[in-house]
Amino acid sequence: MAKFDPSLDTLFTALAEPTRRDILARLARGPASVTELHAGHAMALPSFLDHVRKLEAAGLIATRKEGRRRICEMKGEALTPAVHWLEEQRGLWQGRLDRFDDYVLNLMKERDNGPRS
Amino acid sequence: MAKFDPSLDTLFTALAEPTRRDILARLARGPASVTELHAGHAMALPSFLDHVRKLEAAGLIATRKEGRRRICEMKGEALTPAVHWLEEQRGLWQGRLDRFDDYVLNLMKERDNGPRS
DNA sequence: GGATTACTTAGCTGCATGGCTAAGTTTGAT
DNA sequence: ATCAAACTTAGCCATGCAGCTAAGTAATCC
Repeated sequence: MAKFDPSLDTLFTALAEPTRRDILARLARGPASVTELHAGHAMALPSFLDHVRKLEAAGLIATRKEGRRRICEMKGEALTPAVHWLEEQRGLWQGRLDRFDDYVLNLMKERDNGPRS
Repeated sequence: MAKFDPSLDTLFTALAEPTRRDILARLARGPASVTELHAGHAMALPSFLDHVRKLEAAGLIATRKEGRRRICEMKGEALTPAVHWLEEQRGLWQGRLDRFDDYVLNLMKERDNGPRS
């Protein structure tokens, strides 16, 4: 369905950088050009552009050329595989804890009731 | 409150590796020793251990020595900062889309009603 | 048309990461 | 006491990543 879907590797790697997370956080509020995004970052523009490119490669943003400016905007859907994976692991983990709770609860009930036979 | 809380950098970096995600997914089902975790991974044990160590450094797992074995278990809470960050960005992004919807809806209503004055 | 803006390309550097082998060390089994 | 299992340490290597400067190109502005 999606044109391409970058791996969790690519996704998490893209999110592992403060600069890139900043960019994303800014774009969550709305589109911006590269120079606008760059403002406030103490970093040479080419280095900064690399980060933008990596976000694009990860499918987290899309960019288009408008005159001499490159406009970037966020693709929020791209986050879902990451969220899903996280929720899944958390679910399994919680499930285990709950089952452990049940187990302990049963032990306690057994003790209160005393041995039956 | 937490003993230490690793940065989002550390967290997302730890999640950016398939081997490490595998380990985590396995541990979500319950504790295991290093050798148990290692089984099925075509990789030398020392290399594998490095991954375990990185997960531990990220606070995603805890390990303790039991005799000659090292037992690992998942610390599911450690995932929450990552989940929170993701949800926050998604929220902002969705919010923007919704406001845009409202805007379009208003335009349409204006058109249907016709200009008032 | 010439200057300025906004990237873009190219090429370099230092350091971190992910992998390996070989050689310990500690603990458990016999 | 010896042997095997389960790590653990040490040291090496190739690649990738984040940063830089310098120089180029394309669109606007004056």
